[in-house]
Amino acid sequence: MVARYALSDAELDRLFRALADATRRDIVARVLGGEPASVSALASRYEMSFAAVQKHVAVLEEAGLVTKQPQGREKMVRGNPRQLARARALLVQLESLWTSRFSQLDAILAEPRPNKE
Amino acid sequence: MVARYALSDAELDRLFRALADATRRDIVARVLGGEPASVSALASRYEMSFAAVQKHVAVLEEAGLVTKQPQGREKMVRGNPRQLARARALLVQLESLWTSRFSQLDAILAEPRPNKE
DNA sequence: ATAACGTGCAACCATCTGGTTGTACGTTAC
DNA sequence: GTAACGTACAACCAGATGGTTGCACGTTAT
Repeated sequence: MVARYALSDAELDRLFRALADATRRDIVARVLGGEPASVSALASRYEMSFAAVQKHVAVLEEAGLVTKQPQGREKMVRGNPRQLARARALLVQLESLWTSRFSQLDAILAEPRPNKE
Repeated sequence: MVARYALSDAELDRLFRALADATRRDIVARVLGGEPASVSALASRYEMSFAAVQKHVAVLEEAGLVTKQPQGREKMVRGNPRQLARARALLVQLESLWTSRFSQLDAILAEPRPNKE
């Protein structure tokens, strides 16, 4: 069971786009590694306005990398490792194109020379 | 030997940004999976101008995902799986934050209940 | 030599992005 | 009830992005 959840092009765009910002990667790391944090608690950590952090969280949420759930007057942000795994799956898939290319070449040449890196 | 090649924030930005476009992901897949291809050969595959594809290749090259080398009057584009592996490494690293959080929690609770997914 | 090909680059354009400030509104604390 | 807090959202701005066309220039083919 390799969790073959194919994401659409648009979803992948959003996913990688969301990861293409240091602040957002930091937020993901924070909410994955620690307790879920409120948006304002996150905002206090960065040298930018609350609204800016709020936008970053929104981008992460749209990409499915975090979820928000209301708790009293705050919204707790928690990480979603599943979506991270999907991004990783795509990279592994791309890498496999490369490796399979070699195994194919090896098969054609039929020369059992152990290709040591 | 886990190839600990730490990329800077800016490099990671470029890397994930480059992957956040369907055309570029397709180009990467093409040059990783098949023969190296010239820029114009790539361009002929997409419904956009040559210059647009050229720009995409430039973005991929700046991100280190592909390399170009002159061959006669064309430039052959080939994939660089190493950089892809670096992107994957970061995702794995982020995911490990999540899992380590649980192992830590398990350690604190000291309740050996096998957490089956 | 000249034409055709492959590439690079600049200028231009519409849209998106990442930041700001300000305002509004529900929730909690006093 | 009122003040403070946490969030949402709109308007605005500078700069990046993704596309276009046009032109220049080196290489290959005829």
